[in-house]
Amino acid sequence: MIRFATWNVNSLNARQQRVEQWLADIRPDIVCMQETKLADDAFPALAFESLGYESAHHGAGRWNGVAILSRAGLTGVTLGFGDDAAPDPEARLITARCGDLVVVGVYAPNGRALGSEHYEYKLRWFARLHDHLDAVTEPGDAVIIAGDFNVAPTDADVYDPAAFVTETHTSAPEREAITALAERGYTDVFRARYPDAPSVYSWWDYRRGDFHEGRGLRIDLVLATEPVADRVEWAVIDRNARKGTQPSDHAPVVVDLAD
DNA sequence: ATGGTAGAGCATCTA
Repeated sequence: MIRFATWNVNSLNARQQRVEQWLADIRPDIVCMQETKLADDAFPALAFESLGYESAHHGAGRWNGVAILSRAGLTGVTLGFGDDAAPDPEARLITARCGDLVVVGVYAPNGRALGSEHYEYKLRWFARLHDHLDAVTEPGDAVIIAGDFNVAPTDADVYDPAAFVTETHTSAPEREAITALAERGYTDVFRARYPDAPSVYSWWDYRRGDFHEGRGLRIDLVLATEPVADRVEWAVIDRNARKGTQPSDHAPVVVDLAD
């Protein structure tokens, strides 16, 4: 069995002790992390190595930053879109082979406001993600795209859809970026396993007591091609990791794959 | 009433 997980940690400096405790508790084999908020030379690769993980990190410090931890192999790392002619100005994408899996870790842009330049960047970023998949995968590959997509795929993934009509994360163009991945053969493995589960979220605003009031969004996704989706034995959003002192505003998504 | 909190880093920017 391979245990795969993704977690937006919202600063690894602030979260390292919690992350290490969580690794000890959950014992994932492969982890995609987002929002490390670290430069590459500040990434604690040795700390993760001492816990048995190889790692790769792509970050510029302060904001963004993505990483992959693996004790199932870690080769062929690509940082960003792998296009030197037009590098992404922000560190939001990392790709590697972990054993028989191609793992694509994503931290999609937030978008900030509908119609803003940041929103346009978000939509262009998803378009480039499709081009990236063409470049790094072949039909039939076992591929996982996982991370913080900053899009709630359907209204079932939103605590109050009406409240988001004027906000990002639920607009038709953003959702089309996810459905286009579905049309490419990528299954949302959590939703596939729990098609009717209501009020299951992965992110809650720190403000207003949103976590305790159940006001969240499901924006952290594990998308997988059929050879991976067919191996899913278990999937869960680890709400326990959102509790207690100094939590991230996101909960991890954990997926077990049969060998 | 356009609010609230957390993180980076030291004035605001980002989410």
